[in-house]
Amino acid sequence: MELTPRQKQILRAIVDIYVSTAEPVGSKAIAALPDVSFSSATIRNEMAELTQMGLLEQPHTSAGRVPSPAGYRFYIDELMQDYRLSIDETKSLNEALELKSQEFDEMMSQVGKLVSKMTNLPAYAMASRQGQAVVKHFELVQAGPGSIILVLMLSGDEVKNKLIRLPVKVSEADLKLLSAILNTSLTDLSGDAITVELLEKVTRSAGAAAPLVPLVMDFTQECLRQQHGDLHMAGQMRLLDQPEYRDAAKAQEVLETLDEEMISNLPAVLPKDGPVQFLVGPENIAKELKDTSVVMMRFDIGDGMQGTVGVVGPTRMDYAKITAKLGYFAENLGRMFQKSGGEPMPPALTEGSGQNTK
Amino acid sequence: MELTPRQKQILRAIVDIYVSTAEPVGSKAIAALPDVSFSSATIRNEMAELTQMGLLEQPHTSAGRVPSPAGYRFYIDELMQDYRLSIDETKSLNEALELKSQEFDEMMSQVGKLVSKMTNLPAYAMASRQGQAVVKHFELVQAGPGSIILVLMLSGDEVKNKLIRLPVKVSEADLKLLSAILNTSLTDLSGDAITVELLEKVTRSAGAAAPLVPLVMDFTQECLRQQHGDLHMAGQMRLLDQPEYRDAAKAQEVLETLDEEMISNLPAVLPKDGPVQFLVGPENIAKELKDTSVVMMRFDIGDGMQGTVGVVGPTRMDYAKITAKLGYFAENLGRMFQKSGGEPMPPALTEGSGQNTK
DNA sequence: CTTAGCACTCCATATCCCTGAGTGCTAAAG
DNA sequence: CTTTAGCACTCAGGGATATGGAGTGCTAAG
Repeated sequence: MELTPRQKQILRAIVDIYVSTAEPVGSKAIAALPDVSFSSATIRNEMAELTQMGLLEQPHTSAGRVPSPAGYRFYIDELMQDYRLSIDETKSLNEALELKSQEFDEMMSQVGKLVSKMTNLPAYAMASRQGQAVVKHFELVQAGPGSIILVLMLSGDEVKNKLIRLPVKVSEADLKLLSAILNTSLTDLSGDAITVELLEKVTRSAGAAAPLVPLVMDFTQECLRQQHGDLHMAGQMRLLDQPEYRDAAKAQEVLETLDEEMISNLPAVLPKDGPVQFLVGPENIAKELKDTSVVMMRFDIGDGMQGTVGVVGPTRMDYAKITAKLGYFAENLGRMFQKSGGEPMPPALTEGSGQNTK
Repeated sequence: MELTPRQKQILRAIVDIYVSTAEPVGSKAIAALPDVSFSSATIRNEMAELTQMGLLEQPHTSAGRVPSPAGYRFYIDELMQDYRLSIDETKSLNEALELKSQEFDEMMSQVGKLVSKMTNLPAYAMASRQGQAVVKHFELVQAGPGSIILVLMLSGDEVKNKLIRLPVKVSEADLKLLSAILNTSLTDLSGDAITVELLEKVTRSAGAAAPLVPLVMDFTQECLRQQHGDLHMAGQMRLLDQPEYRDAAKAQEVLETLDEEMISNLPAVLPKDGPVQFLVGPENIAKELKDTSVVMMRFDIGDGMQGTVGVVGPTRMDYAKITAKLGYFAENLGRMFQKSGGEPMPPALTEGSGQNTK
């Protein structure tokens, strides 16, 4: 798609104006801009052409123009200029960036809230493992007469635990033995590397504790498999601030879809090429989100983990500003996690976290 | 407040009708009810009286009547009849009651979602300890060159963990020693019972690991202190289904207040007298919630833990039905937790859960 | 004490009109 | 050939005005 410089200028102006006013943009409004030196008639001609090309749309004949999804896409890919955060903005971002919690999962959830607050849009945060996790250490602790707690320490200082009911009577000594065997044979192995043969060998040498092996390993494999932590969504109701969602029914549809689709589909659309990714309107999988856009950005947590934060809003969102803010977060979040951890701490993927269940 | 039987009948009818129609109720509508044998004029007289008493309100002169907050309160306290869940309702409740997760925190969050879905209103779930928690077992595990992971097993099979940076070099043997000392001296003690003198004694005998003691105990005390788990809120946008919140601005105000106030104030208003508690409109602390009601119900998790589920909606909510549904949940949730745990598992209060930080 | 009847109130809805912003096209000017 | 001024036309949105209907309170009769 080839645009003349003037057409680009006009398209950019329309997006910029529309983004902040939410009103269709007329030719006059553009002609009035300081760095526009041609008349509204000329602009009308150009706008007609841009409409022809599918970059603009017209709500109705006598209204101004609005960017089409393709228009936004073009804007994002080629026209968007780096937004410079103002001093004020930077300041409040910095203030917000003090994470209060010390617990990883909670921190992620705070990140979601924070991003939502700073963008005034619904936002989410999620952690993912970057590579394969391995068990660093197994620990079996007697919890009560008929139960033990299995504690797994994974690479990246992740800790998972689970309460296990003993199917048979197992002595303290047997537990010690099993513990030792697990730690010698099965640490530092990825889930796939733990083969059936290996497990058989372990089971054979486990003696009286043998019935425990499958219970332990089921949980272990589950922990190793889990690539993504919980998705922490926040500030959904901020969507209602947007004029396009002043109608509660509309907002509700979108929010409901978010709740359902997002959570399941999100890992599939995580930014791949670059650190940032845009899903503009109809580029979303769910048709209910055809007027909704998502901007997501990766950030580094360290220790083989990465995070993703994202913002959800109407197609008419300020991509430049949002991107700038997310970028700022991405740059600084890593440090935050670092700071409160002394060194980067691994994330969410909490399995038996805090509680043990089944 | 003394009402004649007829007045009670009328008040109940008004609440019942208004709850389901959201339209002011006129005298005719009541006269048309099958078990009403007096005329609309009589009803008008009674309504005038009830209005006098502050139990009813009139949106404007030529409209029907609407229950006042006091009217709802009276209804709840004296008029409400047990709502019998229909077969269909019971069936879908049962289907929903299959909790999928095995992780405690996640289960609580699922409970919130579930209750929200079944009532079609925003809902929350929270776990609380019933008594004082104590440490059952301390475990110190080497995590890396300069760090260890502290694992606490608390009463109720709660497990917490935290990564600790070592301020000094500590040998494996020293760790073992400290571990042994902690387990002999500080287990089965409530937070208050762990006195300064006791700690001094422990520190003195800890040898090279002495600098670790405060780090360990800070975290321990924090875990012991925590009485309430995370508040899991869900389905906020379902509030938009209610006609009184068709205006997005109004809905937003309420949802925002919920997010802020709720979370901090909720523990203070947990049901005390009975298992169920109603906060009707202005009975809420926050003035933004003056047209919003909350119904909350306690349920049993076992193991010294209890849960609370609550539902948020307009004052005009179907208290009878909601109460019935919550009651059904309360009855069955305990069993659910049991079932998936083999025996009740302790809750949320995740501190170092899954991840270690700080 | 209850009820039929009636005058009155007032919200909700529909209708109409009108204004103003914006367009596309044409024709003249550069 | 491109730009611009001018003009007729379109249409959404807002305000004013009617109209219908539901509901009330009061009075007077049963």
